Amino acid sequence: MKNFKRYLVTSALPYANGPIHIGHLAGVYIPSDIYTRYLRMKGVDVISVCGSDEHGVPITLKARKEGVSPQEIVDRYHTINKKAFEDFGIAFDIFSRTSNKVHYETASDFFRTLYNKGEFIEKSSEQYFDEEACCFLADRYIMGTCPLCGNENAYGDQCEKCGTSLSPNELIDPHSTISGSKPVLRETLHWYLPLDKYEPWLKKWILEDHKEWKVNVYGQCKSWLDHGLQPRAVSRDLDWGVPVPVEGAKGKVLYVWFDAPIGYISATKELTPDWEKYWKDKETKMVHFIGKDNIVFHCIIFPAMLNAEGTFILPENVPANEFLNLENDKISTSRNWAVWLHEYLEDFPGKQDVLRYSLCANAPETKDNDFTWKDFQARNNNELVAILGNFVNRALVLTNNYYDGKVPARGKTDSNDDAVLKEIARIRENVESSLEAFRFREALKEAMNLARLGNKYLADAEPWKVIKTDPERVKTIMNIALQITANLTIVCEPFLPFSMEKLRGWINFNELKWSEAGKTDLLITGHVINKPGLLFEKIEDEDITKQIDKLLATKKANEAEGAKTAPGKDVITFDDFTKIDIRTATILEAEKVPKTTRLLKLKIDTGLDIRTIVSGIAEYYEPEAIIGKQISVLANLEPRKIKGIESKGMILMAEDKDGKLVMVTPADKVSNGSMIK
RNA sequence: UGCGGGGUGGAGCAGUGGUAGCUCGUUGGGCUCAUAACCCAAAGGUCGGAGGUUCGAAUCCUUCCUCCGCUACCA
Repeated sequence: MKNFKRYLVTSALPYANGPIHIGHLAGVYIPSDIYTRYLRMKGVDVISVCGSDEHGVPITLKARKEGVSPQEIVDRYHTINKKAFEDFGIAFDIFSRTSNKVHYETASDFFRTLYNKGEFIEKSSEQYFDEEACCFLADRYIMGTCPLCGNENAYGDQCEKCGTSLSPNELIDPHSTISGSKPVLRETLHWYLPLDKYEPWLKKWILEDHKEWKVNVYGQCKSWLDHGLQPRAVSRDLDWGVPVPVEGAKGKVLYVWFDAPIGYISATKELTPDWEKYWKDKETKMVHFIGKDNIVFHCIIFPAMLNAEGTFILPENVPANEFLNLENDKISTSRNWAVWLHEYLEDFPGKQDVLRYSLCANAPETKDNDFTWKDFQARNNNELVAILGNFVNRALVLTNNYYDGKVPARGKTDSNDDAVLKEIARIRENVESSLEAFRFREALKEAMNLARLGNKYLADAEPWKVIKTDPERVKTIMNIALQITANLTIVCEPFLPFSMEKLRGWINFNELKWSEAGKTDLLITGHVINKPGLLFEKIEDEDITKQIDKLLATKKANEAEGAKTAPGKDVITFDDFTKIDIRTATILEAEKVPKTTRLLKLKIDTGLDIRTIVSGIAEYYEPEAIIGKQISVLANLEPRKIKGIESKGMILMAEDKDGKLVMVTPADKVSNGSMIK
């Protein structure tokens, strides 16, 4: 393995439209913090950079909704998150932000360099524009009625009800989610990064030179590369962000994914005038800690940008984690389904390490994992308290009782003693190799094994019995137990920094060097220790119940929100109504549209004609069961092609609160083509 | 839809061809220095389903089911 002179650790920039939650922590910030603390203890040159990602449309929307400026929104969350990280012991060397001056300059420079080198393609295209809000609309911000299933809340890119992907011009009655007005097409100019140009280079760099990356990361990259890369726009029409620094680019800003990773560079710049050695020296090892949603940006797009610029180094590894669920449900900022860090810190003061521990022990390293409060409690009570806290307490209490707090001399050791002493060194190596491979769960387990070893050693050696028959022997036993304790303060430090600081205070030991770990003479004979307190305390059921109740309340509130009857629509004239041709029809044939889950192809008799309609109802109706059924049809709806089939009209369905679709059938049989009015 | 990653005893995970393992929980026993903590032992799994390759499959192949993510101006 190559030896690096220094390390640059980056952690995904949290988006400043909400507070930090446990998903962020387990996926990104705890692993990066453990890694950084470990490297610092090794005495290597390492810096850890992070900051708020403060641009992009969602922030402008949130600002508009609250009637404040985007700056106010990002100021709010930047402040909350910066403080929460600090209080939680995530030890960034700098937590910067992308709305500051250094970043504007850095990002502009970066863009200009690529621009001057001719790395961009300039292209104009037609996009939807919201005339009321005066901005262009991403597909996601256009809503309308799905031509397929009639869902009125279909997005411009996809209908989430029937799962079909759409383009905005397919929507019936499209409107902007920002102002509600009808969007119009308008010509706009943008700059594109031709990713396809870097494809051969990326293929070699990732697929050949970085086979050691985690399978989820490597797999995702391979998939993208195998499909072929396309040029990607790097600018947007928006008034919030870093302005595109070229002539004639008024009203255009750098698109956030271009802007945000440069934030790592500007944060480093802000931290040290020496920033270039971290970014441009081949002997620096750069590691990006991110969540799985960010893989392509950090493995393909950002490296392509760096490569195009030409003077920067590339990441050596991108240890992306999967996602953490909360009590069996996806964590969601908008649904308030999360454990927020700033709230946890208030609810569980002084218990940073408990959350650090349970999130690391259950980190979603290879697949999505679930966080439950019961598990959190069990990890604390059965592991931190019972194994680690208890061992430390036993060792220190016995030493205080027998030797008045002075470390006794180690005499002749027996074979069991020797085995234990040897094991201490082995555990250090295990922790180390796991950390180097970004296997943090495993590393933590190994560190805890040292406390397990201590408990077993005491149980086997039984000093409380031996003291009555062979007091000399007990000195050796306790000496060894104390060496284990001292070792714990080192190997557990990256994971449990608050508790280990306490413990170091109790044993008057401050050698925080990784190189000391594994040694069996860390505490010399006669060294004085203090009276210990409790390293961890039990968490009672009521504390857990309180948290679970909080989540249940959220769930209830969300359900109430979802169960609301859709609001009434604007008044229309009778004329408007007469334009609509709704009539009864009978289903003659029904079959599933191949390779879809929700679509049925129906042949119906409308009285006027026999026609084909594609409808997104396959989840609720079996094809065989509905043949012969009488239904209501919107007959004069403009025809549309769906999955290559021309669909003429729409089957009317009543949508229940839970999204279930039910056919609207006449109470008595009527002839086909009867008008519904 | 396509692609990527998952589906292993009650829970969380490891294990990529050769007798199915770890942590927690459960049950029984031991110990009493310790926050009823600790130590020992046991029970508990046809490794998502089906088919195949092999002397032998959790591990390789085919297929299906299922969860999560991405699918390119949703950060």
